[in-house]
Amino acid sequence: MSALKDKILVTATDLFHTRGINSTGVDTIVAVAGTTKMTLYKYFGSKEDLILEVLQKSQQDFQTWLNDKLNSTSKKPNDKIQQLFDYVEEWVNSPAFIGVGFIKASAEFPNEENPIHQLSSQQSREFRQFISKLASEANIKDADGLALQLSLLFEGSVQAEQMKRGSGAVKYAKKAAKILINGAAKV
Amino acid sequence: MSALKDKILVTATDLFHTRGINSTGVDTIVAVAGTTKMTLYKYFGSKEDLILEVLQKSQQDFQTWLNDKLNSTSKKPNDKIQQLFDYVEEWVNSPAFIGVGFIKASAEFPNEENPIHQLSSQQSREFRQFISKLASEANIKDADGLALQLSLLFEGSVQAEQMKRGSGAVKYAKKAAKILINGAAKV
DNA sequence: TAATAACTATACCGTTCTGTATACTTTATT
DNA sequence: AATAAAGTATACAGAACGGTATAGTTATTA
Repeated sequence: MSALKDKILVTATDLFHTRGINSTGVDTIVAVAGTTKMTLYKYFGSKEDLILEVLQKSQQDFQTWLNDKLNSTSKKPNDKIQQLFDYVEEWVNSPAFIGVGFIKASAEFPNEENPIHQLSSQQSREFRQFISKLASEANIKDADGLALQLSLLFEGSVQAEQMKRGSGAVKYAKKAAKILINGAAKV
Repeated sequence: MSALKDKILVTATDLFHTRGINSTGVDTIVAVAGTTKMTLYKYFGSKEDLILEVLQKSQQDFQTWLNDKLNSTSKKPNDKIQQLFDYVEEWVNSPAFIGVGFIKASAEFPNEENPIHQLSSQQSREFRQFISKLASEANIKDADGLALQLSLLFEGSVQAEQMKRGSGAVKYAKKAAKILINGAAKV
C-alpha cells in the first residue's frame, strides 16, 4: 500500500475517533495528513469509501492483535476464553486505544440501509462469532448465548470508556466475564 | 410548556435517533414538525440547546417510567433490583423504543469538553448511581461494582439493539444480570 | 534524457449548514 | 374593537461541506 494512502487512513482513523465521523471534513483530513484532496480522492472514491476502509482496517488490526495475544500464551481453549478479557483490558488501557469503530459508526449512521451501518453491524456480528467459537472450543454448551453476554460486556465497557476515559469499567467487566464463563454449563 | 415547543422537541428526538444528530438539520426538524425556523430559534437559542433539551427530556422520561414500574409491583429492595432488567426488556422491546440518547450523543460528540458530551457522561453516571442505590438498598456489599456491571449490560444491549433491531440481546443481558445479582455478596 | 506516473496547488461548483432580518398573518387577551 | 403576543413565510448571509477541473511540479523508470 502506498505510504500516502496509509497516512490518510491513519489520520482519518484518529480524527474520526477524536472528533466524530460526520464532524470531520475531508479538508481537515488532508490538512492533518499533509496532502491534498486530489490525492485523497485518487485512493478513495468518496468519503464514504474512506470511512468503510477505516472501519475495515481498524477491526482487522484489533482482531489480528487479539488473536496473536491469545495464541501467544496458551493453546488450550479453556485458557483462551478465560484470558479474553485480560487482553481486552490491556488493549483498552493502552494509550493508543481510541475506541471501537463499529460502535461509533453505528451511532452516527443509524439507518439500517446505510452501507456504513451495515458494515458496522457485520463487524459486531463477526466479533460475537469469534467469541462464540472460543466458547464452543471450550466445550461450553450455549456458546452463542455466552458469546452474546460477553460481547455486551465488551461493547458496554468500550462505551463507558468512551464516555469517560479511565473509568475502570473493563476491570469490572472482566470480573463479570469470569463469573459468567465459570457459571456456564459444559457439554 | 407550549404545544409547539413540545412538538419540536418530540420531532427532534425522533429524527436524531432515526437519522443521527449531526445528520439532522434544523430545516428538516421544522419541516417535519410543521413550523418554521423562527419559532424553533425562539424556543431554543441554538441547535446545541435543542440537543441538550432533547437529551434531558429523553432521560427524564425513561427514568420516570422506570421508577413508576419499579414502585408499582413491589416495595421490597430485593425484588426491585431483580426486576430491573425485566422492565428494561419491556422498554427495549416496546415499539416506541428508539434508543438511548446519551449513548448516541457521546459517540457523535466525543470531545470531553463539549457540553453535549458532558451531559451524556453525567446522565450515564446518574443512571449507574440509580442502580447502585437499588443494589445498596438490597444490602449488596459492593453496590457500585455491581451497578457498573449491570450498566455495562444495559448499555451493551441497547447498543446491540441499535446495531440490529430485534437482536434479542436484552434477553441474554437479563440472564447475565440475574447471575451477577445472585452471585453478589451481601453485607 | 525522455516519458510516465505520483503528487501538489489552487480555484471553483453546487449544496447544505446554522442562524438572522423583515414583513405579514393569525390568535388570545383586555 | 384595540392591542399585544405568537406564529408564518421567505429570503438571505456566511461558512463548511463533498467533490472536481486545471495546471504545474516532483520523482520514477525505461
